[in-house]
Amino acid sequence: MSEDAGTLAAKVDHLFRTVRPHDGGEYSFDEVARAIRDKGGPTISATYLWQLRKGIRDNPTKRHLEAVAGFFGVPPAYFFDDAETERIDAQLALLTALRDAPVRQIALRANGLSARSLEAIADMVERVRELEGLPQPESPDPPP
Amino acid sequence: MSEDAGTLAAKVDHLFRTVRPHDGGEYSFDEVARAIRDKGGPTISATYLWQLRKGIRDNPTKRHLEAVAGFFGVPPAYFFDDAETERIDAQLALLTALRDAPVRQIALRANGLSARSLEAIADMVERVRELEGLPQPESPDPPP
DNA sequence: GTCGCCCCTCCATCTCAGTTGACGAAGGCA
DNA sequence: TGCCTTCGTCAACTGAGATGGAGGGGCGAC
Repeated sequence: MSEDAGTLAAKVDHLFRTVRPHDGGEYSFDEVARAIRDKGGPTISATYLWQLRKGIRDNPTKRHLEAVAGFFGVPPAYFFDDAETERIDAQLALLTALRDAPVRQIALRANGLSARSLEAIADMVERVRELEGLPQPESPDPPP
Repeated sequence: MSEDAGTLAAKVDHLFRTVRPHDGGEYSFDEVARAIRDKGGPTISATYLWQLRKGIRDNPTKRHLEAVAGFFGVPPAYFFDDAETERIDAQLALLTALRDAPVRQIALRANGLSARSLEAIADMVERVRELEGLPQPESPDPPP
């Protein structure tokens, strides 16, 4: 990770380095280009693959992203910003935690209420927690 | 799933339909475009968003994909993987609701409460909705 | 040697992703 | 009523994404 490891170029480079034909050297740009085309994917030029790997081009279209990801056997999400994706995935994880509770319903219906009403409801929730003897974490949050 | 549900246009359309400002109608193309730009994202034109939704353009670049996904609070994989799309669609409304910090807070804290308490809170939420003139249940969506 | 082949690199070119600007319809306000 | 704003829609333009082909180095065969 000498350069910024988050860049698209770094990821493409990593794919070339790691996923190899059978055991020998790396795939050549031309091989990849031809394989993608033959697999029914969009046309992609060897030169362009080189540009992506070197970082000269870093904003490919959806179809090319799909094609390259498909060839190397990784999900297209692989190429996207990790921090942002993780943040959203974390939210999704939270949702599954709330899966079968009526909590879902409450959240859905609370959406759109005024700030003051939300505050009141939050207070009520907090009070009920207290009454039911649930943990009252006064520690706001542990630093990241 | 009237049209082909797997297309990018269908997905973008679905996002516009489901994730709404606070309660009212859909986001306008211009609102989304401006919000993306203001969030430090790439420049994107309202017209282009319209084209994506209508299916006139369906091959956006990585950066624009990221921007749109980011705005609607879904991972970029939403636009690629159909399985992922379904998974997220199932929870989109909730995901949207939880974007509001206070609502999220309530959901988190309500988690673990007894069934009876949750019921009481749900009732209270419903009553407040009524008082604030927000749409009541029973109408999933009014057909045109 | 030198010919042929494959690969990476570079540059000129073209295509299409993305923007700009304009138009009509549908409200809000005086 | 008329003006002004906001919105979705459309057509034409601009420029970045993507391509094709040429140059150049390495390696084996003849």
